[in-house]
Formats: sequence, structure tokens, C-alpha cells
Amino acid sequence: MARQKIKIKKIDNATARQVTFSKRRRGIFKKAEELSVLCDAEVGLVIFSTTGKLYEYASSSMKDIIARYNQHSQQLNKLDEPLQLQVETSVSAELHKEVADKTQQLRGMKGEDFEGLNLDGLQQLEKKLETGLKRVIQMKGVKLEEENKHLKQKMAMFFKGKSPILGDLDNTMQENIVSSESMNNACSCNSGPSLEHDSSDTSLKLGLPFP
Amino acid sequence: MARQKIKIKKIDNATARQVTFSKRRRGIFKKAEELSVLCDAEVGLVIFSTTGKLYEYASSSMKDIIARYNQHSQQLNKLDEPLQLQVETSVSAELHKEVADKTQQLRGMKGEDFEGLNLDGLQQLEKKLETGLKRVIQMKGVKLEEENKHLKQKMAMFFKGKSPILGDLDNTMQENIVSSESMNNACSCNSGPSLEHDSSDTSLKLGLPFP
DNA sequence: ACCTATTTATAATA
DNA sequence: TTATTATAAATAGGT
Repeated sequence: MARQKIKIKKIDNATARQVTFSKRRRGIFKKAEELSVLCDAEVGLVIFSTTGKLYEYASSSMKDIIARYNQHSQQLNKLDEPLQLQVETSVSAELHKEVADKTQQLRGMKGEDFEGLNLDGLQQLEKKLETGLKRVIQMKGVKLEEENKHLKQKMAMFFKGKSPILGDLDNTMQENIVSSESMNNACSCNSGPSLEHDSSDTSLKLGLPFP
Repeated sequence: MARQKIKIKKIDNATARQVTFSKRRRGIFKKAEELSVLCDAEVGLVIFSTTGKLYEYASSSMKDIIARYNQHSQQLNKLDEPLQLQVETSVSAELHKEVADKTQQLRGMKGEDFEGLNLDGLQQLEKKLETGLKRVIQMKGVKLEEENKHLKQKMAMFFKGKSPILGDLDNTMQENIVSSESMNNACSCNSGPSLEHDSSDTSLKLGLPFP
């Protein structure tokens, strides 16, 4: 396919054949990988050179691919196969489908793929995301509340045990602690850097001499 | 490799993916055959499409090739146990794990289960949901825009062809049509019944005698 | 290995 | 799906 067009027949010269083998082997492996990635296909490629050396490519694992291949070619003569094997085969098929399905759902929720969704579908998806988001925000509130409670206890113990002079800081503190009520129904859906910096490191924000 | 260079990553559009799959499948099969003929190699190629369909090429017979492969890769199966069962079992296990994993992810995104998530995990989840939500809302805007364009065309044709007397209704209409600009970045995250009722049935809202 | 004139494969499009 | 065609890729023959 280059300087000159060639006939597709066995290359006589052994050296030339080896060179072509190397080049084309790399080429076809690349094609195999591209196909698997571009089209989300499972690809297995096995090549034995004239000298008997094995070269292989598998998008997943050759073991899986051969297994899956056997499943398919087995559909034909399943009448005399043990029932057990049939059952496992169909289970595998279902699992494959299930994985594909859930993968698609996840892509949808991440907004990566709206394939096959009409306006109604989008509405439903939006609703789901809103619900999920609300719950996450709520749960964040709960966690913060817990954390704050613990901190309060720690503080109380610290000041009680150490320095009664600073005892009234206890009240000042309460204003810095995030109110869980205002959190639970908050919506940080749009704009701004969200709550990225006021969460798990609450203890730091208090600016007190904790290690 | 043609009109435009493409990135080697999964093609989002399902139709385009299918087309590319067909073309490239033919391409790689041709390459496989050429390699086997030119270089006198034994070649086996197995491809599963996303839909689970099997495509195969074998320079000799797939059975032979797989047998030879198994010899080479030292994956000699125990004689007392059919290879198929061994492999299938491990595949099933992996699939089960994959399904469980994705199920958990989905539950997380739906806000149904925060097992094992700390505050940081929740923050990340929130971010994901927000991103997904934004994209969904955006896509909704795009779809609405398309729909409106079609409706406008329909209306234009309707009035032009039918009754020039009602020609000025054409303008009134435009006010009822949702502006896509105001949709694209809108956030309907909190409060209110969302946009549940102003979407796919736009044609109904126009109150015009369409079937 | 590297080079490059050609042949092929193929992405976008109709 | 099939056909077309402008481009990107692959590669045959040389160095």
C-alpha cells in the first residue's frame, strides 16, 4: 500500500515477510485497540507467526473473551450440554446486560450521555438529580451537626479541665458552629465555589490551639 | 482518519458509533486476512459489539487457534474440570462485583445510601450531582430550542398556506415560546414544582388546533 | 530503524 | 444502509 501496490499472497522472500509481519502486526493491534475504544467493543486478537511465536491483544482479558466466545458458539449445541452450564451462561449474559445498563444510567446522571432521552426523560433525570442533591446536602448537614457536637464536647472538656479563665469562649463558639437547621434545606446548586472549604476541617476554622 | 482527525475515545452518539463500528470492523477483518496471507500467520480475531453480538475471523479455525493459544499461554486447564466452567465462574464473579459497584454508585447519586462516605466524599458527590444537573438542564434548553424552531416553522407554514387574516398571530406566538437563552443556565434546583409542566407539551400550550 | 511516495482506511456527509 | 470524497493513516520499497 505504498511505493507500489502489492498482491495479497504469501511473500516469498523470508526477510521481507518478517519485516512486513512486524509492521502489519503493529498496525492491526492499533486498529484493534481503536475499535474497542471508539465503539466500546470487546476485542480479542491472536496471531501466531510462521515461526510459532504468539502475539496477542485483548481489550479486556483474553480469558474473558474466549469464555464469552465459547458461550456464544455454544448456543448452537446446547441441547446436549449439562443444564448447569446453560444456566451459568444465561446468568453471565444477564450480568453483562446489567452492567451495560447501569453504566448507561451512571453516564446519564453525570450528564455525559443523553442518548435516547427525550424531553420527558430529561425532566425525570433532572428530578432524580435534584432529589439526590438535596439528600446529599441534607446528609452533609447531619454529619456537620455530629461533628460539631463532638467538637463542643471536646471544647467543654478542654476548658473545664484546663483554664476556667477562658470559660466564656464557650458561648462565642456557638456562633461559629454551623447551624444544622440552616444546612438541611440549603441549596448550593448554582454559582460559587460551593461549600468546598467549610466542611471537614471545621476544627481548623475555630482557630483554636488544637493539634 | 478522514475528513477530520478524531480522538480515540468512546464515540458518544450511538448511531455514529454503530456506523464506525461497521466500517472499522470490516477494515480490521480485511487487515487480519491480509496479514495471515502475506505473512503466512495464523490469525484469530473476535469482536463483541456493545449489543453483545459476536463477530469473528479466523485464518484457520477458531477452535484450533484457541487451543493453540491455551497451550502457549500456559493456561493449561485441569483435565478433570471443563475450562469453560473455570473461566465462567471467574467472569461471573467479576461481573457480580462490577454490578454491585455500579449499583452502589447509583444509590449514592440518588441519595439512597451514603454508606462509607465521609464529609469529603459527600462534597465530591454533591459536585458530581451539580455538574450532572447543570448538564441536564442545559440539554433540556437545547432540546426546547430545537422544538421551538420546528414549531415556528410549522406555524409559519400554517399561516402562510391557510389564512392570511390571522397572520399577525405569528408575533403573539413568539412571546409564548420559551427563550432558550434563559433556559440554558437556569437553575431549578430548589423550591417550586420545577419545570415539570412546561416542556414536551409546548405545542399544547400554544392553544392552537394541532392534532 | 527511519523515510516518503503511494495506497488504504475512513469521518463526515448526502 | 450505501455512496462519495477529502483527509488521515498505514505501509512498500529504499536507505
